[in-house]
Amino acid sequence: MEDIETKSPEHGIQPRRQPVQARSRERVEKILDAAVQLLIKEGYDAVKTNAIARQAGVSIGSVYQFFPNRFAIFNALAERYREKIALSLESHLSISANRTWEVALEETLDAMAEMWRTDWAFHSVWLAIQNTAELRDSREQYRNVLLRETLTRFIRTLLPRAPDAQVVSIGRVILETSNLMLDLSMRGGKAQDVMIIDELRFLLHSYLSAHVAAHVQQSGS
Amino acid sequence: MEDIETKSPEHGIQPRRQPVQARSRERVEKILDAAVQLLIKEGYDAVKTNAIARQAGVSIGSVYQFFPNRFAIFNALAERYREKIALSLESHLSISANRTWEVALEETLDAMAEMWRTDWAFHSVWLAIQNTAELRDSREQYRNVLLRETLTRFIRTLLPRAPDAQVVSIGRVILETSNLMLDLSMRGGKAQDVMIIDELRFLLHSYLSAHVAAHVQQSGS
Amino acid sequence: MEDIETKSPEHGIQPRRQPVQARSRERVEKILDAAVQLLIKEGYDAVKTNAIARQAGVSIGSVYQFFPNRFAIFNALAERYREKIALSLESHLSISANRTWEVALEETLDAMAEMWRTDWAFHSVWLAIQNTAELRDSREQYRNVLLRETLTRFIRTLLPRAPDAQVVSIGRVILETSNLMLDLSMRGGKAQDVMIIDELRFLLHSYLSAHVAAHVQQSGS
Amino acid sequence: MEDIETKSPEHGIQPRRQPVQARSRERVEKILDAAVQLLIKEGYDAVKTNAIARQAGVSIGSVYQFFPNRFAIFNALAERYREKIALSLESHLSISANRTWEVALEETLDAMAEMWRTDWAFHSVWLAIQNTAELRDSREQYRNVLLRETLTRFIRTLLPRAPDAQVVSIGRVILETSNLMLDLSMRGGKAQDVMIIDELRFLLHSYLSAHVAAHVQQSGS
DNA sequence: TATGAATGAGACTTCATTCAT
DNA sequence: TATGAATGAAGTCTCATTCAT
Repeated sequence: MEDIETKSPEHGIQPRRQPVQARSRERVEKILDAAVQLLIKEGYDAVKTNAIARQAGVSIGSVYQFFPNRFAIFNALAERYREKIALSLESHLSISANRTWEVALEETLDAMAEMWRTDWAFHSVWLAIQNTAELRDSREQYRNVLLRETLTRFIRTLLPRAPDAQVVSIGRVILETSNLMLDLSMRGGKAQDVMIIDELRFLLHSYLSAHVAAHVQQSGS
Repeated sequence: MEDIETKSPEHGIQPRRQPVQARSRERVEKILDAAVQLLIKEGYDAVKTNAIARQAGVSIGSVYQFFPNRFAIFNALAERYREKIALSLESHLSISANRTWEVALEETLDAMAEMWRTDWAFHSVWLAIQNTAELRDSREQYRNVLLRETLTRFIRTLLPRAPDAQVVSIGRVILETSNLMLDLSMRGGKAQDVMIIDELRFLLHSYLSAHVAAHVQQSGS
Repeated sequence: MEDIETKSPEHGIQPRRQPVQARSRERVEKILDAAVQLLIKEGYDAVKTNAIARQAGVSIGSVYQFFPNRFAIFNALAERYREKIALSLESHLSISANRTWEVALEETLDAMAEMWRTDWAFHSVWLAIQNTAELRDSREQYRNVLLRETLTRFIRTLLPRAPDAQVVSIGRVILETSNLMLDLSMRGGKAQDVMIIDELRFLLHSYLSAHVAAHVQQSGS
Repeated sequence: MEDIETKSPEHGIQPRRQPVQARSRERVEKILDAAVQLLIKEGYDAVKTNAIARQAGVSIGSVYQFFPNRFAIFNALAERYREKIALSLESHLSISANRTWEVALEETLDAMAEMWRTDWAFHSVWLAIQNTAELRDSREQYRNVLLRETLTRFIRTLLPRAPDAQVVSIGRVILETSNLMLDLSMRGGKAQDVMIIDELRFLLHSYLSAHVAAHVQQSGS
């Protein structure tokens, strides 16, 4: 039982073949772009393999040359953006002598909000991925990577003596909450959306402050 | 554009007619129960209209007598639980002379965690609804009701002089965050799940505390 | 390895649902007739599910209501004729006081030749079944039934003291040889075809005679 | 009508061009070997043109350089073995002063059984060819050649005064029966398989003996 | 001549929904 | 009102063959 998943894609969601030649890479790009176009213009359910091929001006056979199924395309789309996010996080979330965690957090959230707000394609893709049951594992895995490689390091700096498990939980909370609220911030009107982001800032700030305070107190005693 | 929705259910997702006779009401219950059974036993994608009818021991025609389409069934399922939640919130989230907001919040979260943890059917249905794009509007609408009728009242008590819009935003944050993390708390192992709930408590508590503090300070000055 | 089979039909080749109502039975007949028509008029590879549905004036959905896949249709076609053959064999292959085995054999072969010669549809279907790898098991099973239930009894009468295994082998030889040569007898011109049947008669007669002679001699000694 | 064939290969099934250069001949061999490998290791349906090319370490384009289509490859495979069989028949089926027809027949059958039993590749190919509707004509033609060039000569020696047509029919019976039962002898268990071959021997021997006897009697009168 | 990426017709199958009985 | 057989649009994916490089 455990979850909702079904029709396990028979071939997994990994690309079938990495395009090596320039022309192939171009082709793959065309396919992915077409998928995004469709997603934006016609919605999630319009993103069918044949439609993608048509939109990309490519034969359906070509699509299947690179992707074993629909979901692999979504996944590739996801990767496109995941990298962007990971890099952004990596660069903004660092703490140093003349950079407090408050500043780091603030800047990170600004960067994220920027991505969410300015790149409509990104936002569409993101929601679609969220909505695709077949990508759940892939999603989960990605988050775990982000968690392990970036977030825990950040939190560990703030709470040097906290148990590992707690650091992970806190990271998870921050990650999921941010993701959720960034999505949320795209649904209401302009004014409300800005507010949501403000609240997110406030939320994370108070949450971490409280943890830091508790940590100091507990350690000091 | 706005979102991912597609195939907007031609007939909406409201029941076709309220079953008035006892026998009809029974029938509807059987259908909904069948849907839940399938959801639990065989997963989201096994919940097909014909399968529901079979499982319910009812003809497919009868199903369409009461529900205009698949999604209306999911929606009815949602309603079943929404009511339960609304009542629980209503009763726990009240503040009085001998009941601080901290206690109210604590108890509310306990009650929610209890529901999520003990009622597996509830959890399955909840996830399914989350996963059904066609129910997005319905979902949104429900949350707005909860927000308006229960949460804002609670927050207003804490922050008597905050602008309305902010009260709504805060309510929204609490609502979504709780929902998210309760879901999240069903995915990992037992130990991790408890931790997530603890973090949720801590998160909301620090968030509200900070708001209260800021409010007092700002108002007092 | 072992054989040639592949793409194991995911649902087996048994009918999905036995048509109970008269109208359904009619429908199934229409589908099977359509398949035969196509087979005769356009050849084996033209017998696609959609083509059958079209030819039968029935929706493709109806076809899949009764048959899980292409091969189940072929199989149903096979059953149609298998019964006919089994009955014919049963009735002609009996030996009694005033009916020698030679007469029984002669009449059986006449009956078979008649079927092969007069029913062109039968012949087409028979060849098609022979050509369908997915039906190999079904074919084999059917032959074993014929063998066990009819042929061995016949041979046992002729060779009362032969070991079981040999009786089976002889039966098999007769079965397969007859089948083969009946098919063969449809390929050349009219004159040659009659001759082939004559040779089949002669072949089986001398084969069995020799076995009988050897048996008597061996037992008598 | 006549048969089941469909999609008549647009280009026939003859090789596109005879490889003259050594390198080309090598290439063709590699392709054919690859086809056999696939047939044996993965079964009939795995023998797809691209798979063959891959297995042969040759581009798909090269395959089409030599063979106009899939079936031409199977046909070439058939030729490989047909030659072998023809030679074997030719050498074993000769009658001379100190070599009765009984001995010749016996030895021929032994040789054939040996081929079928020891060369698994041969057996696979043989079955595949049997299963490929598109090769029916080619198959038929080959058999006619065998019949005309080898078998009728053998039978003519036994039945000097039989009409031509009958000699052909008898030859045909022997050819087809042998082929069938050799195939049959690869399907059951070891013990049963040997028995089938024994029965084949007995069958052909009694068949020909009876013909010889009838011939002598008829001619002598 | 060799290559192999690209093509695309078309096969099979599902399942939400309708409607005659 | 209940039934459930019938519908058919639509989707995914394969693989023999071509053809530009």
